[in-house]
Amino acid sequence: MTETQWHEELRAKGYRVTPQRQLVLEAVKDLGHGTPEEICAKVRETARGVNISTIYRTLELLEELGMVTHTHLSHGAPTYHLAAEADHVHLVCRGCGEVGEVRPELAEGLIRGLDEELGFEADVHHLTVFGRCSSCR
Amino acid sequence: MTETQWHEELRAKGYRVTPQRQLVLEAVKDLGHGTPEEICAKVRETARGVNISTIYRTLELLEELGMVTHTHLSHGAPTYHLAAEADHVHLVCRGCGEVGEVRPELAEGLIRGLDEELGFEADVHHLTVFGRCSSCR
DNA sequence: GTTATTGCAAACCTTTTGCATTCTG
DNA sequence: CAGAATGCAAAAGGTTTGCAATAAC
Repeated sequence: MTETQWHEELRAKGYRVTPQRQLVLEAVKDLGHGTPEEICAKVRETARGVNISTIYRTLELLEELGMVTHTHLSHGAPTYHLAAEADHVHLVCRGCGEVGEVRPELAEGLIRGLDEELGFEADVHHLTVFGRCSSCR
Repeated sequence: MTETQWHEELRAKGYRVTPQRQLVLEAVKDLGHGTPEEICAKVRETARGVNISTIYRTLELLEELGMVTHTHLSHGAPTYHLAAEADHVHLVCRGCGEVGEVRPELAEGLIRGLDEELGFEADVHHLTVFGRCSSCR
């Protein structure tokens, strides 16, 4: 999605293009993965005054527009990332806390099984697997 | 694990067997799935005075002992369940919020793939798949 | 009797909300 | 200019902590 495209999509739905919204999207893009707090910090590198509540409201909006998604990689805070780059499965090591990614094909069997057996349409983008990485087991 | 067994395990580690601890474990068992708040409510059906902080401390202890585990099924509160009965994959429907379970064999391909390709030892007990159930898609 | 555990209250952290002000279209 | 979006402050969850009183062993 180009910059112009999502500006138009915002306007088409009666939303407005603001510097804050552009900065939040930029921050998510740059960080790859980020909690609201981390995204806020990143945004503030460029624009000092931005409030954390704006970050929350913007993430909610971007998620509604389908531009970002989130998963729960750890105990507290959700982690946001670009929906376009979400085509992977998250791995979280309970030993070192390291977060990794793998190609989604590995989950194909699970996805197909859920669909065939239960008619459940699984969302790979939100799939997070907890366990222990090779160095920690 | 029998009742006597875990009482002995508690004592062996210098912990004490208290009515509150027994009630929390009972509540988790009865509820199947439960947030700390729900578990607290269940416990209070039997013993009125039990404090929420005791629930949190007890869940932490039971988790350390390997008797319960938790996952994040939704935004806010974590969900606890018996580790012994955790042999299933959680399903969460983003349409109706319904929480389901399926046999873990469906995830076998994924588990094996992660192991063979990355040496990552996945924990099926914490696997939660988000998506849409048959009635909501 | 010793000391782990509890209840209570207050602190803490993250997220949400109400409202006056500011800025986009 | 109309009204959407922001910043601010306060409220609202959910969770943790310090401490005196209580209860397990």
